Amino acid sequence: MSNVTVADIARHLGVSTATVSMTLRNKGRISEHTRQRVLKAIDELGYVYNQTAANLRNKSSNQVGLLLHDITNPFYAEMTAGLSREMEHHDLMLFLANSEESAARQQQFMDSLQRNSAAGMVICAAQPTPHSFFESLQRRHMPTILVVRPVPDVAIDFVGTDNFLGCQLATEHLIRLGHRHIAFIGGATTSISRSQRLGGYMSKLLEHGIAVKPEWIISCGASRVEGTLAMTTLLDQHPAVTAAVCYQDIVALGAMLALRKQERRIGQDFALVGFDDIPETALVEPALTTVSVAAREIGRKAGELLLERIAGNDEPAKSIILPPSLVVRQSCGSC
Amino acid sequence: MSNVTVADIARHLGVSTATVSMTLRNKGRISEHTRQRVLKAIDELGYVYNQTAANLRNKSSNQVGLLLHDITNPFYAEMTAGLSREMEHHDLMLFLANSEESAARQQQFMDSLQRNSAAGMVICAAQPTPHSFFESLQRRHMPTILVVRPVPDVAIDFVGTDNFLGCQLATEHLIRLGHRHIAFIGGATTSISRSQRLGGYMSKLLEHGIAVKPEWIISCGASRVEGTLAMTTLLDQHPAVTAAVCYQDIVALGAMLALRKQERRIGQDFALVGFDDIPETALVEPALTTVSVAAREIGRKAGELLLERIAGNDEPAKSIILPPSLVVRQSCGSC
DNA sequence: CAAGAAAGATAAATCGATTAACCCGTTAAC
DNA sequence: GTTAACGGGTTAATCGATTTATCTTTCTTG
Repeated sequence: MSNVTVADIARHLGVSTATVSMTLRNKGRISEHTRQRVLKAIDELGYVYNQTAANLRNKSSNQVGLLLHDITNPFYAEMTAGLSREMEHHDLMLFLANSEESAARQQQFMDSLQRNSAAGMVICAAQPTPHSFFESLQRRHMPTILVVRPVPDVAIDFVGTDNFLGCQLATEHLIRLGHRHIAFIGGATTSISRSQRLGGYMSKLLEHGIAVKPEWIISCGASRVEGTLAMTTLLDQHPAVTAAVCYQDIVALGAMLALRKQERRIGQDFALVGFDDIPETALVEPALTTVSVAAREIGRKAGELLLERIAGNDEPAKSIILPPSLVVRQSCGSC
Repeated sequence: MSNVTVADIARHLGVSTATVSMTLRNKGRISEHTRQRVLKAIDELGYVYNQTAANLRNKSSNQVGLLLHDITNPFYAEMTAGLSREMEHHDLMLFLANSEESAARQQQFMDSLQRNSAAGMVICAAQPTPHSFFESLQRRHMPTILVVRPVPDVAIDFVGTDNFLGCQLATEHLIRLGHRHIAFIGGATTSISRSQRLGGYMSKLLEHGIAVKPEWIISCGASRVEGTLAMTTLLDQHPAVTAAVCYQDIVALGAMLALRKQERRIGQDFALVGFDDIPETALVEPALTTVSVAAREIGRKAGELLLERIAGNDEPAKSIILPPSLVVRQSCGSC
């Protein structure tokens, strides 16, 4: 119970607490002899540094928060691993919270972070997040990095991927393979990422003189089931479609089920491209061609940027957009 | 920068800090009139409670740690979500660390938790963890819950699943379907969970008078690739085998690839059972029959138990073993 | 009406580490 | 021989919230 404190060490050696503290932090002037005695005593008495006390005194903190909307999504789990690693390298503790798309839980976590005087945070906001939330973020003096899901009209650092380019790659790939009837499936209509990806898709169609058919653009939630439903609807109503760009791998995986049920051979009768490159895309039959966005790298970069901000870098907010790349597998029959 | 403190509130109202603090904590005797004035001032001045200061004074903490060896494993991501939720309900902050099976990183996190005086922790230890680590855990006065991976000869609370029973269910299922040549694939030979699962497998064979063939028991790491390799080896050397119990879903998914390459139809020529029930098992073709261990529930229970311990419950260490259940899908051809 | 009880509020110590401002010998410099 | 510089330490205030002991008032009650 009764923990050893600097005062205990000091008393034990007959020196002042200042001497002990300065030894600990390598500050001020301490003779080598005293230094050794202090270190020895620390070891012998089993002293454990109390960050809480130090943080209070210094008005500092070694803790940052990570707010996600779904940690069970492999993409975010991967990103979390990247961030976690980066934080560890710098001796920062990482608070985790899973909003599960609830704005209320998100707000609650934010408040907790404030109360615990976190040094900063990384956040991928829940889908129905009021704009006021971001405004209040800016007002608070806590360094914040947005990830993956961009937010418009807000001067906060962002790390994500180039959605537009990613979908251009996917679409271009399908067009090169000869497809002209290409659908776009997935994403919430309110999502910015979706409009960016959709933009990439449409721009490529346009570039190749292919008309954009709004009825071939279907929105749906981020789950396999919804992907299946969306694809079923599409096949029913527009059998002419021969390929689809999916907003997410998860949706693509669901769509595969629908295709199979309708006896459309994926890679032969129908070409499918996903987005995210989550591990299972490599495993399904046929393996899914997808746009890779380096989740771990997003986490790492976000951590790096956050550290800079915590260190005091106050340049204007910037966006770090990591380049996506197309991972060609079998779902388009190209190989 | 300069944050509002209880002293500021007190000064602003011409009362003492004690009054403000007591209002905040609903302690002592404060008149309704004063209470209202304090609350109003708190709101007006934008006061933010400083947990750090309170924790220091109270020698308490509202922070707990979660140490995993692989957050990107869907099973653990799911468990994390369960724990995170439970912690949130009780206003505890969750520190996350990902050891990636490194004992060094694990130790480092432990030390950080101590320095930050965490109230407790949940840990799924890295595979090569020295026994001394657990002994030191016991010496520290920090409530600790082990999850998923059991550790022998250590009096620390544990929450996990019944590995033995789980594999009995899987094996029984295969035997019922008429299989007699059943292999066991996966797991590290040093793993306790594995020996438990293996025990379930062997006990069922024995019960049905089927000889245990050591050469049909193959160990491998927790990845798809290793699963593929293991199954390939097995098929090459022992073509008589018609079914396999896999140590993990991930390994089973890898094994499916090998089966497909060898033109063995899963569910017809070969039956496969996994363990964990991660989301993708429902999606692959054919869907994988597997043992479900309710990852989220393990996280929730671990959180519940941890809270009890933090609250002071000092009963002897106990183990909470959640019952697994068999989720029958198509990979054994039973339906 | 006096004495005791209860209500409402406060002063000051406390948690543990940090650090600015000092202090006191020694030694170097002019 | 006086001053300045410096090495090695110490004192005490500080961070912000909490709480115990204490002090007034005000209210009961015999």
